[in-house]
Amino acid sequence: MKLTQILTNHIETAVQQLFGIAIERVEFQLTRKEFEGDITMVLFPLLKQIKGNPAEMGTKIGDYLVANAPEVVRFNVVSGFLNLVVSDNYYLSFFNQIKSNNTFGFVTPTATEKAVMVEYSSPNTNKPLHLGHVRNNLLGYSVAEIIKASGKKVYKTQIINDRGIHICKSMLAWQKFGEGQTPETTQLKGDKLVGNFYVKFDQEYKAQIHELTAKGFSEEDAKKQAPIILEAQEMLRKWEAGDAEVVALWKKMNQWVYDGFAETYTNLGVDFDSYYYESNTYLLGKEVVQFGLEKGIFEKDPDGSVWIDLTADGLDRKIVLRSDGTAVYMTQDIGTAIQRVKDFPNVGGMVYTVGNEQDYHFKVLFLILKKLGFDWAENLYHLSYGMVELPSGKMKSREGTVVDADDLMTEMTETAGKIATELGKLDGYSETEKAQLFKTIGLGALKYYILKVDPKKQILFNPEESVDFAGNTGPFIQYTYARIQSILRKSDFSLMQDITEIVLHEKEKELLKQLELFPEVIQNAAHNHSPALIANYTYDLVKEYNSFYQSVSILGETDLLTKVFRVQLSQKVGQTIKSSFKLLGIDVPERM
RNA sequence: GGUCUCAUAGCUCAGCUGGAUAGAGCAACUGCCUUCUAAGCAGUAGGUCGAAGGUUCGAAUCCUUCUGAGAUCACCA
Repeated sequence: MKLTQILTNHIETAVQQLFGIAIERVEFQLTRKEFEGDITMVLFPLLKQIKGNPAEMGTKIGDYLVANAPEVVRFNVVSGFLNLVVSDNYYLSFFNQIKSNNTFGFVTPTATEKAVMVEYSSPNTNKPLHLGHVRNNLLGYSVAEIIKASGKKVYKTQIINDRGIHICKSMLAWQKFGEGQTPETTQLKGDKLVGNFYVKFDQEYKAQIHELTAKGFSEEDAKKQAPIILEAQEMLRKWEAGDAEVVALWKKMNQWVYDGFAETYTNLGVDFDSYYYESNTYLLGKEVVQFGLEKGIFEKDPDGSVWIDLTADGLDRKIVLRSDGTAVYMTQDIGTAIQRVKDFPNVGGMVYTVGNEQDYHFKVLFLILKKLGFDWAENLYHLSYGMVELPSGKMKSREGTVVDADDLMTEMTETAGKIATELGKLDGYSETEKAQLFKTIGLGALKYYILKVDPKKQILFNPEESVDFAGNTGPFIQYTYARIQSILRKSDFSLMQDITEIVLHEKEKELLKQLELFPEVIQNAAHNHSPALIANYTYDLVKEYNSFYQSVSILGETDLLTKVFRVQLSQKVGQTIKSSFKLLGIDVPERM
C-alpha cells in the first residue's frame, strides 16, 4: 500500500477519535527541504470542518500518529503544516518490495479493460517527413507507450493521406520529367524522390502561370487554366474512375514512399499495429450521415448538402456531405472512427495525435460522434500539439526552410559523435559500437528535447545551436545510466539479499522518496497524455541520484550491508531510468 | 471581427487536484578530478510569474477585462 494511503487511514481514525468527525480530504505534499520531515499533511482543509488553531490540531494528530502509526517516528508543526518524519524501516521494506520488480510502476492490462487506439504520424505521401512530423511521431509513440504502461491495451495506428489532387501532381511530374527514375537508379529514398517531383510540379505550374499572365490572363484565370493543372485534374478523374494505368502508377509511386517512410520510422524507433489509407476510407461515413439524418441529428439543405447545426453547443454550422453527395474531411473521419471500432471491437477510446491547427475540427468531430450515440465517443482525446518553429520563422516546404527528419537524425548522430570524440571516452570501442552509441545519444538528445516540453506549447527549434548535451537533456540522463551500469559491473557480491537493518543516509532517503513517486507519475502522464511529466520526473530522479553519488561512497570503504544496499539502490535507479526512457522511446547505453 | 491556445530568471523550460520563502538547465562567476565515468557535483548572482481587478485563511495556478504571440473560422484535407 502507498504511504499516503496508509497515513490517510491513520489520520482518518485520528480525526474521528480526537474531534469526533469524519475528515473529508487528507492533503499531502513532500516536505520542503528547509524543514525536518519527509511528508507533510496540510492542515488548512481541516479548518473548514472544525474551527480551531491549526497548530494545536496538528500537534494532536502528530501525537496520535507517533503513538499509533509505526511509519511515523517524529513530527513538527509549522503554522498549518504537519511535517512527518517517516521511519527508515518503512522505506527499507518498501525498497525490498520493489527492488527485484523489473516492471515497477507498470500496470498489466486486465482482460476486461477496454483498449485505446492511438493515431499518430498520418503523413502525406508526397512530402518527406520533417521536424513537425518528428514531434508528432515522438508524442504519439510515447503517449501510446505510457497508456500501455498505465494498464490499458493500446493499438497504434495511422491514417495515410494517399489520394487527392496533390498526389496526382507528383505522379504527373514524374511522368513528364521523370525519365523513368526510380529509387534504385537514383539512390534516393523513395519519399525523397517523390517529394522532388512534387516540387518539380509546383515549379512548372508557377512557370506556366507566369507565362499566361504575360499573355494577358488574370492571375486567377492563369491558375485555373495552366495546362499542367488541368492535366492533374484529369488524372484525378481517371484515378477515381479506376483507370488501370493511373492506378498502377499510383501504386508504384506510393510504394516507393512507404518504403522510404518505413526507413525513417525504424530510425526514429516508432511502430504501428495497423494502417488506414484515405483511399480506402474517404467514402466511409456516408451511411452514417444517412443514419444521422433519420435521427434528426443532421439536416439537409435544398441543394442536397447535409449539415449539422452546432450553434447550441457554441460552435458553428458544419457541413458533413457535399451537395453532389461526395464526402468531406469530416465525413471521412466519422466513418474511419466507426470503422476502427468495427475492426477492433475492444476499443473503448481513441487518441488523435494531430497539430493544434485542427483543434476545431476535432471538437466538432467528437461532438458529432457523441450525438450519434456511440458509447466510446466519451473517450476521445485530441492530443493537440504546438507547431515547431525555427528561428527564421515557420517551416515552409516551398521556401526550402523545412528541417528534414532524416537529415536531422543524421546531424544529431554526428554531433553526438563529435562531442564524444572530443571527450575521449571511446577507448576499446569498435567502429560499429561507436556508430551505435552515437545514434543512441544523438537520438536520445533529440527525443528528450522535444518530449520534455508540454505538448500544447509551441517549440522553437534552433538547428544551429543543435541540442545541448548537458543539463536537462537526454544524454545527461543516459550518462548517469551508463555510470550505474559501470558500478554494477564492478560490484562482485550478490545483490539478492534484503537489507532491513541499516540507518539511512539522508540522500538515500531522498532517492527512495523519488523512486516511490514513479507509479503515480505514469498514471498522471497517461491521464494527461503528457510525456513531459515522465521526462521531467526522470530528470529529477537523476539529479537526486547524482547528488547521492557524489555524497556517499558506493563501492568504497563502508560496511558490507551498506555497500550492498547502495549498489541495489543504484541498480534500481538504473532500472527506473530505463523503464522511464522506454516510455519516451529512448534507448539507454551500457557504457558511454 | 468570433472562437481556442500560450505568456514564469537574459535564453530554454518545470511548477501535480489552489498551500510554506516560485524551481532546474544554459549563459556569467567561485570551488571540487591520486578515491565507483568531471557529459558530473557543490555554491554565488539573476523574478512585479505579461498588466489590472476579483474569489479565498492562502493565487503562477480559479474568474473577469486588457495587452502581446500563435492557431482557426472552405461544399480543401
